[in-house]
Amino acid sequence: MRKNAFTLLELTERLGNVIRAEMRRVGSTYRLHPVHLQALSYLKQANRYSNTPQALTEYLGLTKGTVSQSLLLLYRKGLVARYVDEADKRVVRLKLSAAGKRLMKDAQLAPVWQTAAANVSPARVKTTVLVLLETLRNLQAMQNERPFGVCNTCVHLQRESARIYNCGLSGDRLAVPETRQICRLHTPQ
Amino acid sequence: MRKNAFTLLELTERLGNVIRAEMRRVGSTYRLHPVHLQALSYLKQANRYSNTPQALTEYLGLTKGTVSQSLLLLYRKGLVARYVDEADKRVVRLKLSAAGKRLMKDAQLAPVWQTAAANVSPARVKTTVLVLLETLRNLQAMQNERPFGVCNTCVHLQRESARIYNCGLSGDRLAVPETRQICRLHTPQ
DNA sequence: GAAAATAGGTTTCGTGACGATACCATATTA
DNA sequence: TAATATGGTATCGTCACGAAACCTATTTTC
Repeated sequence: MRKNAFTLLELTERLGNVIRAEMRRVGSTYRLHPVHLQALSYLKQANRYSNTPQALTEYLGLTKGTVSQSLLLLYRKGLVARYVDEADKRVVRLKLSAAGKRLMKDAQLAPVWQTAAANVSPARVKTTVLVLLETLRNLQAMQNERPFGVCNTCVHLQRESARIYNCGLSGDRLAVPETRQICRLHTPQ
Repeated sequence: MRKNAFTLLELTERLGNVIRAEMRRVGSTYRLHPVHLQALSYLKQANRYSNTPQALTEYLGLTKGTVSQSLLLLYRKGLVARYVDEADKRVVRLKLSAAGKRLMKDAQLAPVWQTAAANVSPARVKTTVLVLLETLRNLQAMQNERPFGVCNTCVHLQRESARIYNCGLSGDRLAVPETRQICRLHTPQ
């Protein structure tokens, strides 16, 4: 298995490079770096417990000072809105602005990727997704990183009724669309 | 398939981030950035047609000026040796120095990765590798990038006898170890 | 309930990646 | 022999990135 595991690492590295190169290409139109696109993409999906500089810092695996700078840039470009949390005034809440949302619609990477994977059978794609997911979760656990997933697949999500969900951790009620967002407190089932 | 293809992209992105974070951690010991480790890793494997700044530039998907600077840094740190090609004096040939080879042995990422993928069945890993490889090849073809593979899997490799191989493209004879190296002229079978 | 500790963010500083452009030397073509 | 192409380097401006200092709001401690 040594051989295969090594190839898996190399392939992911290689694909990561190709994705970064593509991000650079797409981002250059807006004078944005790959990390900026990743930040915008994250903020687009982050739920109410996860729309802060701190959460983004954990997600990207960088230091808070670095992320603070990148967020400042995105703010100056009018792509991100920021406001102080009422309950805890140390906390900053982040949101995509209208311009930010528009940019995320225009600067999609997904189409290229879909074309590339178009001829692979659904069953094989599914296997691939599961293997990568398991590897990712293991890596994150080994490095004490948060897994970052959607509420849908979280142990803390409780279904009250057809359209009413609860987060068992915070005790908050969640709307249906919220259960599809990314949470930094995610705990896989 | 849209859903799955999207998840595949996200997972690869995410894994790419984790790998980069790990590279940053490993590299910080030597004051090296992820891109430096990637360059060293590439040079360790590159064959005689591919051990040049130009090839590395294509491999990393960056501009030649940028790569030239990174190579200068690696040279100054004594990790890379460089000499002018005799046949074509414009060309620079690159090689890991003894210190460079030593560093690559110490700064392995593979062990962590192997642990993470340890519990996945060989068959599933194989499927994953094949799917990722196909996706990578398609992406590269779509963006007119070179595939960069080992001679073993190249259409140009001809087997003369048990231990004698030929590259049909250059006409050169290849030693057995060379057939396991990475080539920028690689054409998948 | 004041002092100490902690936590979320920002600021500042130094290094160097990165793209763009200009530039240089060697090869190739006209 | 001149024009052009090719592999690499040098230079410049922007800004990612980590480290460390700093600020403010909250929590803990005694």
